[in-house]
Amino acid sequence: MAESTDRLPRSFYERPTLLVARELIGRLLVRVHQGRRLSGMIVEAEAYIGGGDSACHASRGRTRRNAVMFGAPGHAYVYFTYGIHWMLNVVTEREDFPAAVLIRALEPVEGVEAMRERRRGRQDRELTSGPAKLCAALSIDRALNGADVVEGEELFLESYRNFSPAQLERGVRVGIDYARPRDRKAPWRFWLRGSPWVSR
DNA sequence: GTAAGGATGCGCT
DNA sequence: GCGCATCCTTACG
Repeated sequence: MAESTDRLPRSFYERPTLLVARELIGRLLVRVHQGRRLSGMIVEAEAYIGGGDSACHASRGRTRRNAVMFGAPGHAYVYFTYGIHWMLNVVTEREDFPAAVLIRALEPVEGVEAMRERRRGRQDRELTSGPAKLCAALSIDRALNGADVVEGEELFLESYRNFSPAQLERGVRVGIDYARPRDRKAPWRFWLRGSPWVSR
């Protein structure tokens, strides 16, 4: 399969969030840390779309925490939760419309040794098969909140691989029991069919 | 100022 | 499968 190292342009993110979430599957997430590349192919992602989506952090308006989601597309929204975990999203759509895609799982590609180091004691399968696991493996935390993934040099995305619609699966989002039934049922999670790196 | 809860992961049963 | 870790953010007073 052909691979590409082209970085995704701003226009990739400035589109409907569901489209971006689906097309993020197969892209390479690259983290440059201590002078070396740590990367993984995105195999699972979820869309969080606007103030009307009760599962989206922006549903209760703009706060200091979620402000990045209200900004320009192509930026990282990194937040802390459960007292322990960091999560990575990429901001989508136009400025002032709060939406983002949560990166839920990666297939490790570059820097696997460094990931094992940071995830000591875990099986390879556990390196990046969850939104908080991948942040730990790639050394992603609040320092990267607001980072520009189009122009920046610490965190960015490359085209990498393309999959056909038949290779993708779609279903409900994970961990949003607090949301309204209608939003809980929305099939806004996408993943690569059969990938052992998908979460859960 | 204070309390409640979270877009999860881990370890133990 | 279940409980807990652990602290940031928010909401309310």
